[in-house]
Amino acid sequence: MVATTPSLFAPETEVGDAPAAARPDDGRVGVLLPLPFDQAFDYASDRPLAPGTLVRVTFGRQPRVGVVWAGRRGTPPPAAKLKPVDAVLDLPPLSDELCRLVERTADYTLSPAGAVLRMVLSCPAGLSPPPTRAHVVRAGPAPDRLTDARRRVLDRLADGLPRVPADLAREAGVSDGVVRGLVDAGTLALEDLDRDPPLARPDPATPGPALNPEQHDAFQAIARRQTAGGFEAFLLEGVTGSGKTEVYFEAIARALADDADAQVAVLLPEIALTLQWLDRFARRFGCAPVQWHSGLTAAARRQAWRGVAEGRARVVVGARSALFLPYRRLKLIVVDEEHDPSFKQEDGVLYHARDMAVMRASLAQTPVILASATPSLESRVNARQGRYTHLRLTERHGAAVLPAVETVDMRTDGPKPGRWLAPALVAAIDGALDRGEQSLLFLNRRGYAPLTLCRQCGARYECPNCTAWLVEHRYRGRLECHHCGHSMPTPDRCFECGAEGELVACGPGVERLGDEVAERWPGARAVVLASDTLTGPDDAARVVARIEASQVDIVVGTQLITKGYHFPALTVVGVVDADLGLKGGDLRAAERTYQQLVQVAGRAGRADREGAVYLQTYDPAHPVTRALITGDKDRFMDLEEEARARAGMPPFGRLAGLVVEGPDLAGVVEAGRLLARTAPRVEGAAIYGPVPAPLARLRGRHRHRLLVQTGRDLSIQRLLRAWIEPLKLPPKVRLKVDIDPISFL
DNA sequence: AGCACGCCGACT
DNA sequence: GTCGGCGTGCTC
Repeated sequence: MVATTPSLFAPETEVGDAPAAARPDDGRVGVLLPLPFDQAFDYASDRPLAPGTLVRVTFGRQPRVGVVWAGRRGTPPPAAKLKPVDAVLDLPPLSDELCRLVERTADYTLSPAGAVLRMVLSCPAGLSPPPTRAHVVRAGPAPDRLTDARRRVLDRLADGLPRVPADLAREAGVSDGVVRGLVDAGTLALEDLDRDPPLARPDPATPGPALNPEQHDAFQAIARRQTAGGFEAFLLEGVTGSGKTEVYFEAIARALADDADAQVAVLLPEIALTLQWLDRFARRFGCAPVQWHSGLTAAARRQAWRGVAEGRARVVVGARSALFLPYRRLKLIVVDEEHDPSFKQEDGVLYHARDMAVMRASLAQTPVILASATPSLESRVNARQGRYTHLRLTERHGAAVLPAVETVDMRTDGPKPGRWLAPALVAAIDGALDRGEQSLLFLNRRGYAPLTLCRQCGARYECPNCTAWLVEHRYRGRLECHHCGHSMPTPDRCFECGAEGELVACGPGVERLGDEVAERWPGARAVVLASDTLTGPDDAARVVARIEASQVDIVVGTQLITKGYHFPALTVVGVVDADLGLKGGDLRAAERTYQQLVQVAGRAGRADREGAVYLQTYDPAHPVTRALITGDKDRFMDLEEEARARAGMPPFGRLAGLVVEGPDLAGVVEAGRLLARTAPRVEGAAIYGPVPAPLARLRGRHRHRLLVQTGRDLSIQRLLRAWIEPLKLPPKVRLKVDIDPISFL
């Protein structure tokens, strides 16, 4: 057990006990609550409380934690209605920068400020003082009867670190009776101290790897801003293996070295936060960073949140929600894989963590680094227009060269029906097996088959709650909906006509590819990697370790394998369905597919061996495929950019998606008509729809969509607020507004 | 978000 | 006669 410091802040105080203080604002304070209200509520306080102060109040009959808020006060209620602030929390106030971020995010996303605040106060357990445990400390002179056992106990405690009695007895090699005896004698005492061990402090002093000239220049540009202070956004663009991570690690080290209290936030797409990344961090900084993601245990979550709030957590790495943690002294934000669509939150407050990260950095007056091998079109445009500083890394580390990319025309050179791997790809895998190298097959589709139908009557298995087919998962023997979680055992007779043994699986998923691999290469060691074939992070780490140790010959996986890993012996990559991502048809389909394929291709030939990538496609002439073959990224993105500019699409125009949803179709249709009828007729704004959403039913609710498009010079939020706020929707119909939509389902 | 209040249908 | 459905309104 490690010694813990006493709380840095005064214990929770009853406000009533405080000495009578000046009463600015008539003894009231505004308190914003983590509930879906946009306004602060007034509470009585007999001492002034600074904005950002965390307080306990009673709201309705519920005890709540809220934040003293300067703005968003409605018409003041009569003093008689006020309840008192019950207590002030034992935590430092939220920074002004964070309070402003909450307001800006609320305004930008058209969400209530309280809903955004809820993301900040996302850890109820972290708000209370941490649990304590009795620790033994030295309290008085040595006892008269100093036995050998007693001496050993006192020797252990000579370092002054408090210990839990059982640990102390074990360390001293005595029974706990001896410790108890010393407590009774008054030599030792028991004291309740924090149960949580202190957070490790990353050491910026250990020198990092030598940077090549490009990396050095990129780091210097960031370091100049760190020295000068203030906000600057950097777009750090570098091909896979060019060492972006080392560059931002140097910037992190600089931030920590310059300021003993500095905090750094690193945002990664959830599935890119791997053991490999954490290992790299630990090698550079001598300890693990504080992690923040959905998979944390309650205790780890509480320790992380409180550590951030008290300023003890130095470097936090996490998924998008780590952006809204209550850092006290944020000095640098890093968004790695900045192009990744998973930075967009798709429920609750619909924010884009990359964009809000830039906003937070500008409010906190700190640098922000957006890193990617395939920057988003938005960031490219921001860089070219001078809002971001563009830093480029073009050299690949060591001898590694970018892999050769070939297409396989599935119309002429495809496999036999019922098979999914074309002869050219099979031959390449044969070659890799002969040379003792690894192959990877990428198919972004979980399960065995995406559709099951009856050969006899044509009936298809559809989700009862959603407009979607049930996906067969053969390992589990079930049909599952990937949208709502509905699941049933795979039946052996048709639900429609009762025919037995007539159900056929249509199309491939990764499980089915795994079967084909096992059939073709019975001697090869293969593994299927998808979010549902792994039991958890530990399982993932085990599988990855086996792949790294060349105990696997063929890896079959979903997009899980495209992020955060690199496998040194991998030389052949097969993209089983390169057209898959293009089918959605939304405005980013080509860009997203391109980025994903570049990421997959980047897995090949990382060490000293040259790699080859095979793209199986029915449309070899598609610009995405062509760009991959020629490797001319800039030209492809330039064309995308031109097309978006012509169509007035983001980032050259602004978009908002409106979804009306409800349990019955009639209400939803009516709501859609109401929106269309009341739509503002404004120069420079266009409104499309309503139409049934691609996912016309989701979790049993009907959904219709509208799309609002405006020019860049128009406030789309202002237009939407004026339109929507006065509307009275039919009962049970909800309207969701998505500013800058990424998903169009 | 919760919770109370209130107004209409099927039950001990 | 009451229990209970959820529509409406309020919470400082």
